[in-house]
Amino acid sequence: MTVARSKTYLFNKKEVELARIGKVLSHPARVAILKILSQRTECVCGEIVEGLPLAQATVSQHLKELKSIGIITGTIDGPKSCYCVDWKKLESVKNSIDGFLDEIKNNHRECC
Amino acid sequence: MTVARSKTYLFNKKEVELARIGKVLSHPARVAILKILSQRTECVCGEIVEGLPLAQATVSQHLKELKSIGIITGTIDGPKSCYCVDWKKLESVKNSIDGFLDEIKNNHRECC
DNA sequence: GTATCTTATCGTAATTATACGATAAAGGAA
DNA sequence: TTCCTTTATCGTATAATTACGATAAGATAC
Repeated sequence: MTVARSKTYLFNKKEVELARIGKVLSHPARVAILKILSQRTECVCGEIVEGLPLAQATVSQHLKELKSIGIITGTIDGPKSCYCVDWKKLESVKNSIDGFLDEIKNNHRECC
Repeated sequence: MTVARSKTYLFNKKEVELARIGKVLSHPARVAILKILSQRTECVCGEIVEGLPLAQATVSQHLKELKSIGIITGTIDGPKSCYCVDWKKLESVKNSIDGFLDEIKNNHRECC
């Protein structure tokens, strides 16, 4: 009968890229993780878990999502894992979002 | 056994708000719709459907998502529906995103 | 060696999102 | 009136996300 196959491949690169960014930011835990990381010099995984109302396995999954677009990095430090914001990538993410929204805004016209 | 109940209520208002915005922008079709609307003075639903590789019912669903955060408006115009970008809301959405990212950036410090 | 600590991954359950056909509702045209 | 157009919603199938316990793997301590 009906399917629900993703049609992402039918959209252009810019739209897909922006949607990807949106998706990573689409969960409060991931937003919270970014904030926590920005407030600490020490970014040990365990501390992130402590700062969130979620199980360790769940937090680990969210960290993986954030890493998938490069907005944070994770390095192994002995038995621990140290996570940090990738400032350069964060800037480019911001530019992608702003670039799109500004492009939209430039077309501003009254309607209906 | 294990559950998967949403824990959104355990996060603060700002985090939830930003995640909500991210979610609405997290599908290429919705990004594309915003772009299409910004390029037209006529915003009739049927034209949006024509511009997308998706069925009418699916597009209608995406339009509903965009309306849910007020970033577009939909008004009935005879048998047709006219959709438009809400520029004021778009601006406030941009401010929410930028505000968060700038707050993060202000904490910039080296780590690990 | 063993024990402990830390974190990634696996397995799995529940939830939510995506997609479309079918249909309903409402307006306009004949 | 009847027919056609347009779009929202319903029903439903599939897919993806979210969440957590359990476990594995790697490092350190003993």
